[in-house]
Amino acid sequence: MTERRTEILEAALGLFSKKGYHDTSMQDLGEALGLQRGSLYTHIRSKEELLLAIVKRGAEEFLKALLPVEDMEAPAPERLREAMRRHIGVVARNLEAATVFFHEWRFLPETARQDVLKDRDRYEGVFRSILDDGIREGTLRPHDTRLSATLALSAGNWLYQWYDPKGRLTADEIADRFSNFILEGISRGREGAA
Amino acid sequence: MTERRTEILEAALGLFSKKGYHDTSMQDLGEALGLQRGSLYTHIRSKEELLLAIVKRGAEEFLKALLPVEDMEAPAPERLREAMRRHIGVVARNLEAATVFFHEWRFLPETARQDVLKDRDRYEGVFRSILDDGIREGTLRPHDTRLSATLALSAGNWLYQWYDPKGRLTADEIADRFSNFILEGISRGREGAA
DNA sequence: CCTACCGATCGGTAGG
DNA sequence: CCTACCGATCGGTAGG
Repeated sequence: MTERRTEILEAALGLFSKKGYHDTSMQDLGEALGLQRGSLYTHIRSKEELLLAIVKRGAEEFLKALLPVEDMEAPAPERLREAMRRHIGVVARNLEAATVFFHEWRFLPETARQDVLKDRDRYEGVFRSILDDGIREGTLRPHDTRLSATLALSAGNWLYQWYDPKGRLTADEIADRFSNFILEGISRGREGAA
Repeated sequence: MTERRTEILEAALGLFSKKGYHDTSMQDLGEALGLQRGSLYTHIRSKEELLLAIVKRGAEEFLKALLPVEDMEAPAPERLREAMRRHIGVVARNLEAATVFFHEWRFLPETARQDVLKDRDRYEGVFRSILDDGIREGTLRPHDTRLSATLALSAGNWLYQWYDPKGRLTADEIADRFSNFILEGISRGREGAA
């Protein structure tokens, strides 16, 4: 990967996240880099290839951050907290990539789309296995872990729509509070107990 | 609103949600209706106007469904459950509109964008006031209601990415389970109690 | 609702 | 001969 190619990918990431993939022209991208549109093709094959590279890198970031939690030796609640921190950390540190990832993955060519879906399933699987472990070890009450995993992921994913790096809470604080809500609930009284 | 205009809006909704706003051409839209591209402009002013109409209608649907819960006389946990049912119901019954709404509202002209943001704040406010009421009346434990409202809304919003009308759970069932998780938590033991 | 067309711009490629 | 880039233009399509 040449330096120029890296620059192009970074610029494309910024434009795709701000304007959307389809409304970003190669003209826009060239202007952002001080190049003529045609000159971009020395370094890339097509506009679609750029999207593909960005989305793939996004999927890798997510998995790379989460997978270590799978092997963590700790009670499930603690592992869930750690998974939430990592997941939300990736979104918060890569808001532009998250936006492109969540909005544009559907438009990838079929094989790449399938790859993304597989990664997504793998990712959800890590969350679900943590929660299933918790039920087995007795730290979590029996419940529909498909849906609690979805709740945890929804909270983290949706962050891309509202998180402000200069906001009142850090990404870790947000992750911890979400974890608290999901683990302990917000009700007063005995309902939270088994 | 003429019948033709309604047909155009419905077709646009379908195309915008499937291909995205910017990748949908007026040619696509004409073909979907068996019209020439130029003929559409007898009924609409611009492509952007179509987006505006779709997003505005989406915002109205959401508010219309939720506002009655504001005046409901019931304990906060019950009102939260009802709010979740309604919110998730709107998303589940309008998946295409939700997709367009969440992806494309950022691209509206500034005044319309501001209107959407105001509606969104109003909407979040309803959730937050329910939760604040709960703390005041003692049914919910004191906590950061800005963030618990965000958790509830995140779960409902993200539904547009994965909900399958033919899936194993109905929208109401999903809403109830999410409500359970948020209210009671998933931990076993005493953590859920005050 | 159509045909015909506008100024401009699309993604991608040519030769040098 | 290379990498990096140019001005110009390809065939088609954009919104109007």
